[in-house]
Amino acid sequence: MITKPKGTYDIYNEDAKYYQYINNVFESVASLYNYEYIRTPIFEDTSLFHRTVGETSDIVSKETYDFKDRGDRSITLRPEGTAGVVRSYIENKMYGEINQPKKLYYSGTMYRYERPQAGRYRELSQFGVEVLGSDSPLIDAEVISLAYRTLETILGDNVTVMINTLGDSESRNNYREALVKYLEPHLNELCSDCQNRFKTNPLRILDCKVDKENPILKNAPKITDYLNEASQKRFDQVLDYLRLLDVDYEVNPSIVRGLDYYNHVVFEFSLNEGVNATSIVGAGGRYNNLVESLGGPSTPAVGFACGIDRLMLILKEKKEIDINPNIDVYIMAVNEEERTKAILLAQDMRWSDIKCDYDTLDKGLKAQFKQADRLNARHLIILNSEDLAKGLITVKDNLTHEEQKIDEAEILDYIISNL
RNA sequence: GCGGAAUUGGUGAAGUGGUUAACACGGCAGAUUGUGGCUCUGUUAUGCGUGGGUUCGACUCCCACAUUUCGCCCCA
Repeated sequence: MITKPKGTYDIYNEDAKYYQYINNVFESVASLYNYEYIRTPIFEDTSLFHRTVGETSDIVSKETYDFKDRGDRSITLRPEGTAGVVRSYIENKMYGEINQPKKLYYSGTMYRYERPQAGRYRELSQFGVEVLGSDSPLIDAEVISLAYRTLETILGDNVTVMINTLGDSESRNNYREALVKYLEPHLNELCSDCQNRFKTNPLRILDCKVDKENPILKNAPKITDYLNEASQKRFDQVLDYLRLLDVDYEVNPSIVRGLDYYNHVVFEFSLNEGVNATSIVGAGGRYNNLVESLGGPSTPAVGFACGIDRLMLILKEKKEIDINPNIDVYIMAVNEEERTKAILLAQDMRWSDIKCDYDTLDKGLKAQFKQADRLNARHLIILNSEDLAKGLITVKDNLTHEEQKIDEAEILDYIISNL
């Protein structure tokens, strides 16, 4: 038997309902905020991701799906959504369009060559937005509140925005220097992972789980001490707007995110009641330098992405949406004449917005009744050759258990008025 | 990439180196000769993740691999 590739899974039955529910909520919220749908390729030129993410990180060195196509082109399956959207923005010269800023949303699958765990797959689904062309704190607040309201709708009042600022490039670089200088003499007092991080990404040491209680980290210099006035002011403004919009947030200086292209506001969406160790369901931030570094005009931008797979797991535990099957009408027919009538009747009903079904497995009448129960059919239509000859159709209301014969011409009206 | 655990029918699962793999749910058929949801009866894995090995004999022991899962790394 051929089995699914490692780290993938099939979405069907109840999972499909959860998946569609999450996507529907997000799409309708994004639309209300006047964001437009964008779909970019699932695979892109390898260098797109290498340039956005940085050559040295683990992400590029071992966590992407890279391959050569038949034309010997170097291709990478997208590991995240931002790079493709930014590439499209530049390539299609969206910065020249009349409507600015460009407010875009997407939803789709991403690919990461990781060791799978619960809620963490090699093929994963994310939804997210990117806003290009505005540096305003208004947009920062809008993006955060859009995500927050979406998650609130899906998960209930269980989400907090963990937020921090990295300041502008000047602030960030000053802070980084100060942090490195402070940590260097204490290096051997940190865990071995942190000693590696010191070389690759010192800011991430602040986010270490092992050294969380270490006084060395607790006394480390804070980004807030290195923000220049303009950076501090715009961060305060974002927070003001969030309060105004009633978004539940918490400033957390250890939020630094992995990538270099972030500046100013960065944030994560965290569950108040953790389901397991991984309580972060989404993240994002401002990336004012990315468009330019990919060859576009200098363009400020901000965005977020949320992991749908993890949301599905949480929703399933809470069992908040109705996943029981149900149909309006189940049509029963046994002989050839009745079955022919059944498919015609079904077509008429379906195109009158009546959800209906009938047996196609040549089952007996008893089995058809059982099937109708399984499907939670509201009405049963029991076709009968004798009645058909008189132009009558037997309908049984499955709530009242009343059965009656209706004139064939009135059957649609009867069903519609009794749903 | 590193370490731990798991893998028995459609589902939930018991099980022992010895010959026919419990039990339950579900499915199918019948009792009820074309009106179900209750009840009763019958039936439902030539096979115990895959491939090797040990043995007179393995689902049961050993090895490898695959997948799942928990943690580390990483998290765009």
